[in-house]
Amino acid sequence: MAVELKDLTKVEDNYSKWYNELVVKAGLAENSAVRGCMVIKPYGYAIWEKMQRVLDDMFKATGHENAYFPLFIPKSFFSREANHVEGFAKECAVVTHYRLMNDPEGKGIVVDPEARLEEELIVRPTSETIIWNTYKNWITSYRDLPILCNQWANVVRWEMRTRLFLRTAEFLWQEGHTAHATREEAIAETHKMVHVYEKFAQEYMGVPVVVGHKSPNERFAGAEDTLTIEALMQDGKALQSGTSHFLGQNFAKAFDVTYTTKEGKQEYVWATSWGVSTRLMGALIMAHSDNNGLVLPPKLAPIQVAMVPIYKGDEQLKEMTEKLESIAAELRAKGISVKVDARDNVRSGFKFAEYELKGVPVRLALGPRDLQNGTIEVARRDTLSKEVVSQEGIADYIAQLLDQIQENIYKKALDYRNSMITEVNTWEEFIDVLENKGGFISAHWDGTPETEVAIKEATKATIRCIPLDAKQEEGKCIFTGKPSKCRVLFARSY
RNA sequence: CGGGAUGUAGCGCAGUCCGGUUAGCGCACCUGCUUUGGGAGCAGGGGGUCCCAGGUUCGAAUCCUGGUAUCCCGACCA
Repeated sequence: MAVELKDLTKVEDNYSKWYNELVVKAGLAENSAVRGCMVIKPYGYAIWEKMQRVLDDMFKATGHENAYFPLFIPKSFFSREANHVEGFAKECAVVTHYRLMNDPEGKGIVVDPEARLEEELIVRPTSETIIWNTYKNWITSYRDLPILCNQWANVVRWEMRTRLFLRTAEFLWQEGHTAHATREEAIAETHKMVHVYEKFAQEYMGVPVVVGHKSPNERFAGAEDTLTIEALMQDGKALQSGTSHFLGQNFAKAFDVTYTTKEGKQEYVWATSWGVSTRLMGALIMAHSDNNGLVLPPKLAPIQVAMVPIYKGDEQLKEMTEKLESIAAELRAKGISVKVDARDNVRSGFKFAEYELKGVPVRLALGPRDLQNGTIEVARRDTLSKEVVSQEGIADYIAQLLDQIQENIYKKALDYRNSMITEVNTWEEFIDVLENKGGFISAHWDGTPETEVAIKEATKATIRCIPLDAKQEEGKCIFTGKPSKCRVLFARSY
């Protein structure tokens, strides 16, 4: 396997090509034979599974339960909420038939024209409609509320242009759908969940994010407010990494979901939905990777420690492997996931390169010299540094090191991200930063959709969010000069 | 859906302009020997509907027509 990654510094203007190559070569995923869809390979899926497990625990800890709803949505459900249809209509896969037959002209298999569905089914691009159609039956009284459900599922959006993990036609995600008695409670839920995402991104993925409101233009189709976590990739482009929507009573009204209050009155239910997807994998990869490959945070790495024996001949291989296995057992006892790589068909240098490509946080190498001295070589993926340490107390040492690496990866990303938030006050500065530096641009905006559209048309930059902790100050819109009360974050994005 | 490009071995490509033995190279794969503290070397070997369908020709990967798929740039979007 001659895995040669192109030099990142030389492909700055084509970061996405580099990214694509990395995803494929590190064995995470590849394009499939089906248009716009991807195959997630075992190594990539193992990372996703870790993410799932952590998120699922966080959802449960905040009172949510998992459920599952149908993949197919009758077209009529879909069209009940006007903004929702408008937002998704252009990217839906539609099932029109339910049977195939042999081609009468002998040209293989064709769709049986007799088997046309009375009503077409939409492959869910998101599940609000089918879920609210179901919730209608679940909710009659204030005693039935709140409903706090989450679904792990796949969804399909027929995007014109796709990109591994970032925008595939089919993707895996979780979508939370909650129903509440009051507006305040629903809004509180929206905020609670965006902070769950924030915590996950920062503490587990090691990816710093800005939490804020979407501008009306960027809002979810059918939402009254959308909260987002926005991450910054190493090429200076932003990535929307998770969203939490306050849906108001839009879906309750569209599906006629009401409940009886304590006082005996009929009221519409208040709704939220929130989701993160396999796009987080893209964020993870683009936030940390370097020219040697992936850099995975220990908390999400499928293999946290890779062990490589250095040896000559079968005799030594056996000796080294035995020693490594005993060290591995100590590490596993501490809950560390370890792989002892005793393959004798590739050389150790090859293994080193391979584990670097795959982003394994710590690599241990043990050779005859170490065996004699009671030492072992410890290599860190994040800093690419190596040191020889005593085998004594190695398990504690590694456990600590993993924590340090987790922290260091986050800190590095945070320092970079912070250095890439630039305040500007004039249109000239805005253009200059956008063209020459990238990243987030903190600027005043007059608050109108028209201005945002005009800026987007002129520069491809959009408002990524109005940060929750946005600086409140009087200023003038960089584009129109009209008064503004706070700064918002602009960026070019994926 | 507009503009551009590309389909040749598992992957990456040359050959196509200017038709001509048995379609070639690198990596990967298989066998053997030697190597082994950072991606091994040598020798031998296996693997191809040259995207598909027509057409031109004594002869097509190469020329013509029509399809189709993928990628890039836009528009769209998480």
